Order: sequence, then structure tokens, then C-alpha cells
Amino acid sequence: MSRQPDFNVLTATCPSRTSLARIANKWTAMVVIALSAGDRMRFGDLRTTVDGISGKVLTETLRDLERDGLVARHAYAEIPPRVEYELTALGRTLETPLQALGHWAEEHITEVLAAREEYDARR
Amino acid sequence: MSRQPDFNVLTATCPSRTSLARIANKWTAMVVIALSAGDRMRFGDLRTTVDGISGKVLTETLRDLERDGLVARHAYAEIPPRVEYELTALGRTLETPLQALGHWAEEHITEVLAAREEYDARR
DNA sequence: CAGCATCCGAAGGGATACTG
DNA sequence: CAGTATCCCTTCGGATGCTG
Repeated sequence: MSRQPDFNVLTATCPSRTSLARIANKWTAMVVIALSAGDRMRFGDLRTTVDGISGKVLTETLRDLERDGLVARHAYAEIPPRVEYELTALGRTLETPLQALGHWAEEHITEVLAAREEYDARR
Repeated sequence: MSRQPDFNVLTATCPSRTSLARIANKWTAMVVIALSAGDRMRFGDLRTTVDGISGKVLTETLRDLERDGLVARHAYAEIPPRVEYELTALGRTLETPLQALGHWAEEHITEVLAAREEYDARR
């Protein structure tokens, strides 16, 4: 029955905007999409799956996702070290919206490319 | 019947990634969310609705969206000038996924804030 | 292997002033 | 009003080298 206080991402000072800034991000989207596929993934596997991401950026993205409670980190005290990542329950609620974005990009890229060509041709 | 060639946002060189980079972006999300609400919107109304956005960033975001065929621009040769923006048919297919992201941020911000507090407390 | 530290160039983004 | 142009600071992000 009780409703949340009015959170609104369009309001500059609303805390929800900090969350939007994190999830509405290409690296975040790709990492979550990668983690959606299977189970836990090792750091190195993620680095391979999210093609082109640098180690630094992957580390930072994972840290931020962990901080926001979207990703869980499992480190094993082995040599060489092994670290696995997986979506938390909260993170799994992001699978659908972020996969939707990824699919949109793949499904409509032809139209987008055509629009770009037309736009650029006009100038 | 015919299927698209394999577009995959996780592949570094896939053109669909350029599209993902554009739509998985906080300003893009907020502008599309703002345009989803009503009909056409004037530049100034958008600037007010997307609270905190600077004129420069709003201009750039709208140009990029126009170039990708997601937003249509209607300029009227009046004094003072009036320019209206609206989502194209293609842009409207983005309403649902991007609104979903906005809603996610608003609905889960409490959990996210709690996770951040816990994470920060541990260090 | 996973990561941190460092360096550095590129891109993002705000403020201000100006114009049709 | 809706831009454009400029300036400048901040953040992003790649490359390299080092460590447990």
C-alpha cells in the first residue's frame, strides 16, 4: 500500500539519477549482458567476452557494480589467483532491461546506419 | 525468414556497438524519457524537464539522436525562434527499454544506496 | 591470474559570451 | 529562443610495468 517517496531520474538532485548514470553506460551494459549468459565468470573470461575492454576499465566497472550490490565477487586464495563474478539477485533484475538495450542495438543497427548516412550526406 | 547477419554488441568491431554506446548513456536515456511523456517538445522545455542538463550537452545529445534517426527536429523560422523535437517511429521503439532503465533506477535506488553504504563501511 | 599504480591523451561536460 | 563558439576543468579510458 505504502508508496515510495517520489524518486525521479529527471530531477538533478534525486539519488536515483546516480543509479541511472551507472546502469545507463555501455560498459555496464556489456558486462551485465556477459554475466547474464552463464553462471559465474572469471575475470579473464569476462575480459575475453567483453571484447576490447581493457583490464583497468573492467576492474573499475566490476568494482562499481559490486559497490551498488549488482555483482558479487568471489576470490579464491590460490596460486595463480582465481576470481569469479556473478550477478546478485538485484543484478539479475537488470538482465532484462539491459539485454533489451543490447538487442535493440543489434536489431536496429541497419536502420541507424542508414539514418547516419543520410544525415551526413545532407551536410 | 531471412535472418540478419550476426550483429553482436560484445564484439569490439561490430557496428551495433556504436549504437549501444549512444543509447546506453544517461543523457540519451533522460532525453528519450522526457520525449516519451508528451508530444513534441521545445528545446527550452526539454532543458527544463531534463533537470540540470546544460545547453551544450542537450544540443549535442539531440544532434546525435537526430543523426541516428531517433529524433526529428522541427525548426520554425520565427522570431524568436521555435524548435520542436519528437521521437521518430524508430525512436519510439526505444521508449520501453529506456523507460525500463529509468524505472529500475527509481524503484531500486533504496537497495542500491544500502549496498553502497555497506560496501563503503567495509573499507 | 587478477589487480593496482602510473602516465597520458581523448572525450565529456560546465560556464560564459555572442548571434540570427 | 535556440543555438554556436570558446575556454577550461574533469572524467574516461588505453598502455605499460609491477606484485601477491
